[in-house]
Amino acid sequence: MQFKIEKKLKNSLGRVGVLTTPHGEIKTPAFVAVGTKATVKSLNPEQVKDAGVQVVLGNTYHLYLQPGDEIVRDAGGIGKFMNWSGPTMTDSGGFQVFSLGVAYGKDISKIAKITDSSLLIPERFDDSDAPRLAKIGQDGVSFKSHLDGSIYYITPEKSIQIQHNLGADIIFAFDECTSPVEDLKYQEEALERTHRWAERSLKEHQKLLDSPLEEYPKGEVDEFSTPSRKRATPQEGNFKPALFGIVQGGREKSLRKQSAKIIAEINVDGKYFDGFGIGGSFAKEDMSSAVKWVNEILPEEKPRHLLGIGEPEDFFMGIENGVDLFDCVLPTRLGRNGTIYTKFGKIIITNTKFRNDFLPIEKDCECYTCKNYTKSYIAHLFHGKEMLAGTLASIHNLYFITHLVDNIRESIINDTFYEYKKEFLQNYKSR
RNA sequence: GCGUCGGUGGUGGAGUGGUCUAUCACAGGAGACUGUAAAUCUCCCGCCCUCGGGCUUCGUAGGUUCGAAUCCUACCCGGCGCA
Repeated sequence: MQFKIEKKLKNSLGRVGVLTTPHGEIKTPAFVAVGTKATVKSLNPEQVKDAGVQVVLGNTYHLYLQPGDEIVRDAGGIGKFMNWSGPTMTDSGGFQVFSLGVAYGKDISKIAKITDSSLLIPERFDDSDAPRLAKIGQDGVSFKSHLDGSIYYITPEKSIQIQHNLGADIIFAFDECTSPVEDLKYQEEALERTHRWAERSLKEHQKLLDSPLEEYPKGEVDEFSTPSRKRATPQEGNFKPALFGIVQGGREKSLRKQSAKIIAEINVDGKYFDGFGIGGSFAKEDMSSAVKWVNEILPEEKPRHLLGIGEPEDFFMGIENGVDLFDCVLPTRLGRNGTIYTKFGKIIITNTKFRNDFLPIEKDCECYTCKNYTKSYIAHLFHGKEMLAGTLASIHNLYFITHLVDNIRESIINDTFYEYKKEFLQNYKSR
């Protein structure tokens, strides 16, 4: 993997670049489509590509449970398995530590509302008895499968082994995404754990890269790993995934900066992370400062991925503050649930007023959905619970988001970033 | 015509003397969703409302009762059976 910065946004951390992977180039900043279970929900790869997507992100936890990382490996890696010829990434399962752990069954998610009363509780209330599917252990996390209840223990080493089997171009260190509900003491404790796990992830990664391609080093697999005969089969040989470390630290400036420094400096025999993820569950108001603190410290020449973000306004914020990659479930999840992006804000297509609206979602949008279907028809598909509804809405939403990020990229190249930002946000928030 | 069963909110269908504006589902309305436990979830869904409550409802009209969607009578409507 190689990253080249082509242009910088003046007086900011922003930049335009090209990330070269074994499966092609990614022009950054870029939006990464989420394909958790080796599919971008409701879309085939051709539709994903036509929506402007350059790279797809799968998930370690989900693919480990189903169909199993060895099957993906034997299929030729995640890209070949899902018939996606472009670049791929896999997330480490660190987010599931959060979403299936403290956030399980609760109204806590990636973005916390500042009005959450829980955030005002000063001390960490003990709810360790609350039902959850992920529990943090000594050196890893035990997961209770949401599919069948079976128990799995995932360590940083295990996550990396799985990801090598999944065979994406870019993989992530195993981390702990913390809840903003946690107090400072817990954030510190979790951060230290994430740093330890980062080092172990990198170490395992290097070990796998250095080991003979055909089999795992005998006797050195940990008790939780599945010893296998061969490594991920690269689609075109020369399989060398890049590993990104993940910065955490909650909403604390000191922790964020400390984390950025430590993650940037972690190395195993002089080998560092190839890029960085910025993780965590934020209050929206805290996000830009957190990103800025971190990116001021991370080495400029390596790519940075803001994990799980975001909404249209988040891209301007992130890119201005030095983020190169974003991924988010929103375009596809919102699409499937009937919410559609437009440059004048989101609309809920099932609303009564669209039942007889015979215009496309956006008259000047070049996506397949807008070129061929009316709001009335899409509303009809949703009301009728037809599968095509989620597909058409996802196509538009993905197109909208990828092109928004592309436009921001162009605006940096053309030195019109701030004008474009102002114009877009004015329209987007006008409704 | 006689007999019989039944008529409940937009629909289907519970309820068969008080806890009934009436379970539940569907339809309808609005909203949420940020490294996907998610084609999911939440709320509303008689009228009025100062959101605490007020008022009117279970084919229609009477009646019994402290109290009726629930019991009685008549009528109207529908299904079925017999003429």
